[in-house]
Amino acid sequence: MERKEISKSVLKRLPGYLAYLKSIPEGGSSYISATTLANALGMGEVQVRKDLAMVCDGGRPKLGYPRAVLIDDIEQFLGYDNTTDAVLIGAGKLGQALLGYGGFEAYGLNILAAFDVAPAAESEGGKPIYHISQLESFCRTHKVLMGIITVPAEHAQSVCDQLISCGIKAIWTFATTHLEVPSNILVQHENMATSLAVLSMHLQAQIKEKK
Amino acid sequence: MERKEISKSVLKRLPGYLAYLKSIPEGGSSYISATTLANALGMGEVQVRKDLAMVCDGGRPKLGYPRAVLIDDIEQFLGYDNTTDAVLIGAGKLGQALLGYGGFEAYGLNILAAFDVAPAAESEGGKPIYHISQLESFCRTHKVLMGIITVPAEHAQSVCDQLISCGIKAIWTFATTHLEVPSNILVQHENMATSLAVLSMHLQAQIKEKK
DNA sequence: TAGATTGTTAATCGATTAACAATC
DNA sequence: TAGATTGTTAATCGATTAACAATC
Repeated sequence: MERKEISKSVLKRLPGYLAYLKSIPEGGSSYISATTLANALGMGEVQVRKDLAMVCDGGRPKLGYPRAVLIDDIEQFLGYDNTTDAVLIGAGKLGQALLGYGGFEAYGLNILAAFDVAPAAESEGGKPIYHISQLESFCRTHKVLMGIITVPAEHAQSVCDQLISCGIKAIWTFATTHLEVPSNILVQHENMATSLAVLSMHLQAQIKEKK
Repeated sequence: MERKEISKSVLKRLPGYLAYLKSIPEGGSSYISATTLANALGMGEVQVRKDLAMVCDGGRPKLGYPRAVLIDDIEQFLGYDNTTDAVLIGAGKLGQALLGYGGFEAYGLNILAAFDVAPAAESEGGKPIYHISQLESFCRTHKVLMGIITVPAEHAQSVCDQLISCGIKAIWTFATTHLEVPSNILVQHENMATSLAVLSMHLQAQIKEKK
């Protein structure tokens, strides 16, 4: 499968397909059609077909796509097959929850260790928590490319700068603040505030309707 | 300010403006221009201006928008001024982290209690954890409209159905599975897999470039 | 063969950006 | 007044959807 330029919107839908494909119990047909997928996920079938065309080569008319191959293709496309090492900065509540989560391995993410200014907390789920001063040497020795920021907003930018100076190329941040980075660094903002805004909006509309 | 129909894309940017506006130290000018905001957040100034036009009435040429008023308008628009009560289902690691987080109050979200099939864990941050069997009566007495799902994917749909039958109108889910709901219920999927896909993609591209 | 399904090309839709007029 | 800034109208861009041809 030759690799096409893929848009972010398509990329964001792929994990959904993957999760659904994996959730199908073994034993049924080994093929799945775009129509079936679309109905199950409440999407348009043309969209599903176009998305799949980006990552796998050809389904078969009348049958659909071979499920196992499709799973492999999406996983490979998303890079879930080769693990990415990451460090996490900020061993507060959220940080420790992510550190101990363990479910990220399925997405090819391996959090090696956490760092904090006051690493009082013990290791969480077998993962060590170090003092922030050890960050650079750790990142260099382990050639870490990804950093996860779970510190309070006011420290996020400085942590971000540190990570970049340690050679990190991609940052996943949970801090509710904008981060300024060079153009070759990717920042992915896990924005809970955004989700809450959407929910809050819906509830307001619901309440207003009732009146 | 008369309320216009607002698109989801605009809605999602509002919390960003708000966070930035609040982060500005007191004492400077009490006005802020769309240009300043745009530069600070790395966005286009026209977009900022158009977004702000949706939630507040008129800035002043040459000056910009009065900061305090703008903050109030956005908060009111997003419904951060009147608190939404919520219940959380699934008191695992992530669930407990969210329960104990405490930062959600700023977004008008108040998690009243958590529910679990095995509520062995003690109350987290002063919030009680009950057995799932008490969910319905709790929701009815407290007139809860929002539910947060942090159970494993395989139980998410059944929890979702329960929530809806308890009168919940908006669902915030962290489970990596599609939820089937009636059209008047809003599901907001906090999709970590999506974020990871974007990050993973960027790293793959970086690595390939290096070769 | 007929029909379900894929894949492609064209049309539509929405959101962003550009150009410009209005204002203090 | 001149210039920074707002707000609006038009143009562009990208993504989604619709229509249709190809295939097993």
